[in-house]
Amino acid sequence: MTALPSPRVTIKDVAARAGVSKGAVSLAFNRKPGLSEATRDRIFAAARELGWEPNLTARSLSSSRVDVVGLAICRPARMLGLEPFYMEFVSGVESVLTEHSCSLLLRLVRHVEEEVGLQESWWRGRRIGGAVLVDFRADDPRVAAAERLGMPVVAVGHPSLTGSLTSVWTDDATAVTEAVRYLAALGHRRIARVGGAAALGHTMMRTAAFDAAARSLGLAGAWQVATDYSGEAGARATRSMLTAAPPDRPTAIVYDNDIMAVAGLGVAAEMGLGVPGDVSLLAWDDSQLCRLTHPTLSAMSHDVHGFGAEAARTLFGVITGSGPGSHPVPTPVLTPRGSTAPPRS
Amino acid sequence: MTALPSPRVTIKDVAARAGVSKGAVSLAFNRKPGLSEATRDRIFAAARELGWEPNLTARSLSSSRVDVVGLAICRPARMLGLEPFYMEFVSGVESVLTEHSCSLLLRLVRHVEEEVGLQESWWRGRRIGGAVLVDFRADDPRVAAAERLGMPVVAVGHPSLTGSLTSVWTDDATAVTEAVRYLAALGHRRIARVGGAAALGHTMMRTAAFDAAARSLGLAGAWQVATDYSGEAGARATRSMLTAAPPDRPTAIVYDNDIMAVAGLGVAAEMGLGVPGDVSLLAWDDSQLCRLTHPTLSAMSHDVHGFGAEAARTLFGVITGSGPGSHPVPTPVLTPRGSTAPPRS
DNA sequence: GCGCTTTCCTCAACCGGTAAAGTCCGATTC
DNA sequence: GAATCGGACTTTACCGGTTGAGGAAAGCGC
Repeated sequence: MTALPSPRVTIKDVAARAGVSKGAVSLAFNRKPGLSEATRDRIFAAARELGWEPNLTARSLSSSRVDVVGLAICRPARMLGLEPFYMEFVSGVESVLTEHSCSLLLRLVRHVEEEVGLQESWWRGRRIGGAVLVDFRADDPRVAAAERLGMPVVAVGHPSLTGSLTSVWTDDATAVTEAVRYLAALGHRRIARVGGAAALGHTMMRTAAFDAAARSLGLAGAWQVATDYSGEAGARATRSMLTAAPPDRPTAIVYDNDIMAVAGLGVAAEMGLGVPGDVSLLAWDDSQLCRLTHPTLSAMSHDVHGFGAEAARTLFGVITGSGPGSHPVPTPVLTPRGSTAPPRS
Repeated sequence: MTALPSPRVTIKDVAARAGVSKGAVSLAFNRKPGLSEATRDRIFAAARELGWEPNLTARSLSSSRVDVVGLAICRPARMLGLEPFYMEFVSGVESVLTEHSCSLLLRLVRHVEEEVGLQESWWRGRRIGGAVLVDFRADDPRVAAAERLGMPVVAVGHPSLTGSLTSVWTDDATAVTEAVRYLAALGHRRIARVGGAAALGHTMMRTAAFDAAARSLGLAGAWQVATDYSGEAGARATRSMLTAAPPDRPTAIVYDNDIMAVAGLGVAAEMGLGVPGDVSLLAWDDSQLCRLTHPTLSAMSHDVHGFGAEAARTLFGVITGSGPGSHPVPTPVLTPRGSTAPPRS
């Protein structure tokens, strides 16, 4: 396609065609008062005839408001594709942005440091009007960076991690506790957990909550490991747990995402262990994947799409200076399916 | 966070601090000749001290070049999260964009019509400098739209679908043929296929290729159905295929993505059929998911990340007016794993 | 010492909008 | 009949860069 530089039509052309000034066209297109119905119509007609739409670059330069929101995701590409969480989250964010005719600038980064640099550069370069920050870790450098820049931001993470930033989060501690209580109520005494990335704040909170719940229920061995969230890591972790001799072997395993639970299911099958007969598995997030396996996977279920939407709504609140401020979204709830049952003996 | 409107530093401040004119600063930051080493250094030092980065909005307004690329994806949110393909593709696109300090504008849309409107609006509004178009269908309206707008575009799809647009594609027909030949070579005579969305061009091509391959091999019943790519649809399709009485029941099923193959695996287990003993399953795309199940899934495997990267590279070629033009990327190759074997009897 | 390049940098006109101040005019008000 | 007012636009000054046309100073050949 030869990109012939078609004589691009501008506001001036529209103004000329409608027989008015640029200013009038601007007023019309921003739905501001001060124009007669007739003129407004004439302007719109002229614009339609010329196929004109306001140049958003020029608009945001002069009005110094940017209708783009940034989101940087920091996980290896391999893992991302498999993590239903992100795409669903992104689609939730999108759904709200679209309502405000706002767009999402997406970037995959390798480290938090890279993300800090990117966000700063986006903001300094006036490319975004705000950002959604995800995957907080302890002492996350993005907290200070966002404050220093004065950039409107919504932090997806527990307030204990996100400092003064407006945040939106799920109550993971409560959810973990519910998961453990449920398995204990089924009769499990040896419950293990295959966690996510150790550096992430919500992993740390889940780990602590798991320990606390196990202790308070007097459970013998609360065995936890951290992974990188990948299916392979989940498989490895499961394999090492299930190769323990029966008295030590966990009879139930909680996973930090769906993929690892699916991998765990594969490992159990590979080892000839029945699910849920020999071992119960409990997934986390509850994407459609949990309903596709056999047995289907019980899961801690939450509305990830809605989570993303709520994050976006909150960000708009921050940008406009109104809005709800920090708040939790609904806690994941237990959705029992075919992979959890009382232990055999 | 109170977004106090920090007195934003501009090129003028930097110029003043370095004791030069705006123009000099511009030259320095665009690495253009005409400045002494010393002055250049002074300018960079001043910029660093003030924490200034050029306002990209202003830059793209005056230079009328936009370093943002658009990508609209048209699938229901539910499905997207589960489709490893997209995230991997996006991450491939990203990897190349990043090299060119370019960003990706992402949007999820519901219909092609919505996408046409969106792309047009993005382009007219000077928000993007080009776009990656995916999921072509027959007589896709985006072909005409892109031509009409003169928008630089790379079409991800077979040239028979993408008209005059520069395109990048995988040779699905050959891959399908290889899949069928492989299964036939194992001894399968009743091979079925669970396809993707019927409206999509590549689905149509795969369907035709599947028919042709089966015919040329003299296979009895080449049973194919179209789905919406969701795991649930894959499960339904598989269930209806496997409930056929043994002489009619397929002994091998080819899927159009990984998720449906996983779902198929679940259905087989649910029906008490062994994989690959009673039925062989062959997935498509080969995300990590295929190695997590038990048995592991044989798949038509390709480098989706690389596919995305190649699409992005080609788009840059179109934008700069140079570059390779339309070309295929490597054909998916068969990767046998645990889910395919000769039929039992 | 004079013209002629080169090198390095300034100036001012854009890019395509927005927004605040200004103009014009017919309708009220006193 | 002058003063006031509000509606409907127009003018004009930006927004923060880029860009091409100069211009001053230094270097060079003769």
